[in-house]
Amino acid sequence: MSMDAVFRALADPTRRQLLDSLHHRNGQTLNALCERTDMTRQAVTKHLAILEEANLITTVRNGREKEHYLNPVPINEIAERWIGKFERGRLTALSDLKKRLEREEP
Amino acid sequence: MSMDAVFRALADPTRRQLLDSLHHRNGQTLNALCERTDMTRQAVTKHLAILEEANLITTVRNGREKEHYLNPVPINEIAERWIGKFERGRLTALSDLKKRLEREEP
DNA sequence: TTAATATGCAACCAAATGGTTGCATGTCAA
DNA sequence: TTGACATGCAACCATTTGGTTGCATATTAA
Repeated sequence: MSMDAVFRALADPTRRQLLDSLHHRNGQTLNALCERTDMTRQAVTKHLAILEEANLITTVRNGREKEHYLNPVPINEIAERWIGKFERGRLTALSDLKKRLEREEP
Repeated sequence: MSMDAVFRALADPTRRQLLDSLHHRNGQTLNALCERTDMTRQAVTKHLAILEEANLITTVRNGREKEHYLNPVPINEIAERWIGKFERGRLTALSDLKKRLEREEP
């Protein structure tokens, strides 16, 4: 559950699209997720493994099928612990930059 | 200002550390940023270029120095447009999973 | 003017990444 | 039981990535 794994998992557009797909319909199987993409099943498997390692999805084995469920907790943690910090500094950072630019171009 | 560039820029721990450093002290020069790391100046230059392309930092040339300023706007956009979507679904997703698990293990 | 300083550019390299193909395993249904 | 279906595993490949070294350019200060 390292934050780095979450960031790296989110870096790939295909993986974000997989999360989107699960957000649209939770609990999809591997084959169902493959139908919404143009790559091979094995490629999707690898992406899902990375998402699962980052704890962004949880899987439930159901017979010969494997269902994939979104886990929004890591995204929430990033939002709170990391993004919040930069959002808080937003106004001051912008005003700093403005002041600096004004000083540079008098 | 594509969202993909922002996600990819945030994927690297060194680049997040650079953002942290700028969050701690805004407007640092390349050399100042280099002092807080163990890699070469050229490596840091590359990371800064990626951050700048993602619009996460803005630079101001000041003589022979170049100052780097945090731009929290893209992070804020990701938080609002992308993360918010998944946070909203948090409770329902978790309850979905719980129901599913209960069904699987009666 | 000259030397030191701050940054820029380009070639190069090893390792990670995203993808493929081929085959194996396990489960359901006829 | 047997065939079809869903997933798993492993080897392999091209490209991207993160890093280096070496040299070039521009600005400040003595």
